Amino acid sequence: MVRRTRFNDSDCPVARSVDAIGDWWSLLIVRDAFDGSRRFGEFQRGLGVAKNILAARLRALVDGGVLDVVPASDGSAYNEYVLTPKGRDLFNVIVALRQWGEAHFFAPEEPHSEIVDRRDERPLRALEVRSADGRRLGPDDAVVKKVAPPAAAHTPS
Amino acid sequence: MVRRTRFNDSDCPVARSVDAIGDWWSLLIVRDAFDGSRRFGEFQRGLGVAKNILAARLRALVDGGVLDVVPASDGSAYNEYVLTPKGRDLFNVIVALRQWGEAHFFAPEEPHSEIVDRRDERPLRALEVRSADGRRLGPDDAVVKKVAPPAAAHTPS
DNA sequence: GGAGATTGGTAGCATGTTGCAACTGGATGG
DNA sequence: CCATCCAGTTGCAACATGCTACCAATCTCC
Repeated sequence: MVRRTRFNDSDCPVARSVDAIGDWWSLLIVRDAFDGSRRFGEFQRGLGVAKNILAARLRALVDGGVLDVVPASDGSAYNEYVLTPKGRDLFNVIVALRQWGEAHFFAPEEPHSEIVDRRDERPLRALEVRSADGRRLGPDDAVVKKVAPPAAAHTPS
Repeated sequence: MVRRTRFNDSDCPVARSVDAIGDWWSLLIVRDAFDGSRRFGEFQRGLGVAKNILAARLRALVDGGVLDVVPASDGSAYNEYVLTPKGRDLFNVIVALRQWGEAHFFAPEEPHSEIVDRRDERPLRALEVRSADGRRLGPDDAVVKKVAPPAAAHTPS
């Protein structure tokens, strides 16, 4: 079930990320986890997904190290699913998707959920791609470079 | 084919984004578009995807306003697919996914492609979520708030 | 300007995945 | 202990995916 390399260019980090997340439901599970969901039923109600699908995705996310199963939290004998540090690192991805959606899929007066600073309830600043020395970069200012293993034992010549 | 609201919580921008992109192939198409691919054959070779799948995804991305079909560029009578401004706004999403993949799916000496500043070829700074006044925010510092239409004509009381 | 390669698809078909609904079985509560 | 909820699993039908073959238009080259 852990299908390796669904995509052929698996040396691209984007492809690996995409492969690790699995599918969009999984990403929405992660979104709900950021939003406080922990229990199977919470995810199920929040997403409206079929239970077998949810169970499979949760298992995949646990296998992939994005979620952890912890035994309890409120005294009951059930399990909870919590984000691992790796899963918490998806925060940027979720925020980026959220900001893209907010910018392009909602009329100004349309109701929508919004992510805000917990402290002052103001909306977040838009994410910015920056160079190592802090300049803002747009899509044309960055290129993808192949990085070879720096000093590893590759195939002998 | 333009299935509306695959997910039930379509007032969440993340869900709408996810729905608009369609599937992971589409995101990799966008990635390759950022990387300079423009022609059908380029995408096909770059991704190794079946042609019918690619054709369907390109059509969906064009319908969704992420790509545009422009008649030519090198004199030939074929088409090219270029990112719209909306598509270019996915840059943050791609970079976020790429950085997550780089951070978690590669051994230090493993070869991988890397996104670098075009000017000095140095790797980019990690994306940072910031509040309106510039504080760095982690997953626990942000909450999702429902935003109602500010002064719209809602259902009369 | 015709032969053959290239580009950009479509069509058919096998297989895999999704998702609904029904079922299970342990916890919980009264 | 009986009813109910929680957390899944199982069966099955429908749909989507992806491979291969095919096809038409375009380009290349002589």
